[in-house]
Amino acid sequence: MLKEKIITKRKIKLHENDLFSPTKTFDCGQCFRFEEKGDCIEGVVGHSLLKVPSRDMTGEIEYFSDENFDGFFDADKSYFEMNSAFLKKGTPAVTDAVERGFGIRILRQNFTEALISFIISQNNNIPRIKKNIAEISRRFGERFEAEGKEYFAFPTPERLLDAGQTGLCECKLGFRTKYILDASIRLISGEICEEELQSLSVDDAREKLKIIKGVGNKVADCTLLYGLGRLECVPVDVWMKKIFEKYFDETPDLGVCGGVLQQYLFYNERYLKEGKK
DNA sequence: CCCCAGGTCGTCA
DNA sequence: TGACGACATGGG
Repeated sequence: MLKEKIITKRKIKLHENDLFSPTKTFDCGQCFRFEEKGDCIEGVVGHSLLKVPSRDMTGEIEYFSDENFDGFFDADKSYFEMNSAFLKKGTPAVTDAVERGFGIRILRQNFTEALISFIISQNNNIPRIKKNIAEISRRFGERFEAEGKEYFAFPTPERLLDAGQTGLCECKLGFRTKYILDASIRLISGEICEEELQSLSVDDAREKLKIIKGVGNKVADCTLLYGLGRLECVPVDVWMKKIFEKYFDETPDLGVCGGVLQQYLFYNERYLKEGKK
């Protein structure tokens, strides 16, 4: 029997002066399951549809869902205060990035979904990453309905392992298939466990995640930052390498909330390149 | 047919 | 340690 899902309008208070920009937040490369639909951005989180009006919001976040997602938006942190700390670093590159990126929030995503998604992201481009993730969800995720349409949760490790080589290869995951299976096995056995990782230092947690085949520093740091809320993690990909070379004399230490600043720098650089809003 | 994409692995000095 | 090609797939 299906439980009726009632989509209701919800609001979360942010710190005074805090800004939330849905367009920036959902298009800055941290998540892959959200799309603009009319005047909202919508996507699946857990087993729910989440809709957010596209307009920027100050002091609060308004969204539509059958579930409470206050934690997802990282609402209790003051990004305004973080930005003040970043601006004290004073370099022009940091100032530009903070001004351009203000409104981005690091989403507190599901751990398994973040891990598998960023395994898929390696040597891949964003449109295709989104396609791959949509396809494994459609084929192996739990189906649910919202507002008369069907949606799919992100698949569990059990379902991914069931899918096997054959099922996953049909999703055009290529060489990443074996990595996803390895991750699934270690998640199911408990060798890799969210609670344990949370109790470890970032360095120990990173090394633990790197036990998984196909997980190196970058995927591990993305998992820690987006899937475990470790804001001090700074994933360094080809973009960040270029940014460091272009704007800094030596590899900078971005500080305790370096992951946020990294996101601003990444967003700003993509903005400059693609000339998008 | 080339190159590249939010990397990582295996191999060889 | 560090350099270097391979890896699946699809778009430009």
